[in-house]
Amino acid sequence: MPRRTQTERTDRTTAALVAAARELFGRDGYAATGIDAVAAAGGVTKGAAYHHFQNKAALFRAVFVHEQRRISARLEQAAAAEPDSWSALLRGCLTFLEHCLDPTFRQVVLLDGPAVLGWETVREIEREHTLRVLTAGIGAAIADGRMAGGDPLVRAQLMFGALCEAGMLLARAGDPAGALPAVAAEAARLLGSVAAEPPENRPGGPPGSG
Amino acid sequence: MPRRTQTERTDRTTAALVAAARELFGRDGYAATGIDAVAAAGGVTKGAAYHHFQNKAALFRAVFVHEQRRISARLEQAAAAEPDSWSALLRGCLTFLEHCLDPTFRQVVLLDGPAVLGWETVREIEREHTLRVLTAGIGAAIADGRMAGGDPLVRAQLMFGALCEAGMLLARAGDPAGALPAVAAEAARLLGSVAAEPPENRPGGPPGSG
DNA sequence: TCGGTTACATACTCTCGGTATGGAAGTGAG
DNA sequence: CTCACTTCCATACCGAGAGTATGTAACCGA
Repeated sequence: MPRRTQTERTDRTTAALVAAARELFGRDGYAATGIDAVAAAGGVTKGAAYHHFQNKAALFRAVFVHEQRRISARLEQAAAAEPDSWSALLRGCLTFLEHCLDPTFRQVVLLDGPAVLGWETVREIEREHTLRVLTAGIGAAIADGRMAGGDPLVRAQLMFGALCEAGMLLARAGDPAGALPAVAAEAARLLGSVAAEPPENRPGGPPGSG
Repeated sequence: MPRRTQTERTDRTTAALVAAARELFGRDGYAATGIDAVAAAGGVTKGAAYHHFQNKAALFRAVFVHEQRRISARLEQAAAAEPDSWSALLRGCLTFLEHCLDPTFRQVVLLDGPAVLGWETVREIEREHTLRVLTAGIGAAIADGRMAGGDPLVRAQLMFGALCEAGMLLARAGDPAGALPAVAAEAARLLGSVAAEPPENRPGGPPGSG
């Protein structure tokens, strides 16, 4: 065992714990997963877990934030590859739906998150990640005149709720990959309805108008 | 103690348990509420609770179904008072948002429900209550040509997700009653975007076009 | 009235979140 | 290097609460 610095020890242990927690929380759910099991999967014991995390919910919160970082990074990357604000928005929604095919994401973020952390905390975290990206996209679309005016954050939040439902719906479908276009089309319709009117033939303009 | 029939005993006890569970689950959340506390609040003991319900989740499920019946009945009543399918739909959405001001409803149905019962079970129950009413409303609007064609159930589910978010958003606002119109307007925009196009000046037609 | 079933209370077990304590690993000053 | 000090982590323990076993009282059907 080579000599390790304290921060290295802490980083390794917490990383192992979060990784193990992500695995178990994501597979079995928060309630059905014990701290002992997480610690064992991470190669340590309960003592280590409670040294680095105040309680079970705090460990879960770390996993939740981890998931938020993953999805928001993926969304930003997908949106950045698009030529204009509107297609970036559509692309982001599609990417979100695809991401919902990950069972761990669904269990941790969509199912357990609100119940364990509370709605307030969940949205506070999401406002710095997923919701931030979505709000920026909607704000850009509004600024470009591609979408009707309004509060971007409120609109993002409603859209986010619809997307979460769509993602769950998709994931439970018999053939998720096959069902994606249909569900995505319905989601795009929702976006299209708040598109700027009149729906002229703007280049790259909102769909659903023809 | 007058002589009671068995079904009467059962009905009274289960009703008392469900009422107490609704109170405590709604106030403190599922995880923070013990079976003993529920039983005591219902005037019985744990033995009675486990005699009538297989486990804690089954008791919660009864509360969840109870809430579903309440909201769906209220929605149907509100929609029935409207003259046409489109205004009935709008009225229903507004009524749903108002209903979200009830903390018990939010805690049981929106926060704990999915985590405790699982998404599958929750949506299965809702398909027979809230989602059924919403789907019928959307189906009627489509049939009346007030809304673009599509799968009513899928559209209802997305709309439902957006409404749940809107309801939480509303409830956490400083002045919920005051914020209701703004949030409701944004929700109506979402509906308006899937409205039938072209948006001619149909009598009682969809808003958001002016 | 009486055997059998249902409704409920009491007493118990056992899992699991959280704490207390002891020791090993790292740190910083002299 | 060394030695007091802090940080990291393991082991042993505690208490709360979900679920069970068992006993008893209330109902039911004959």
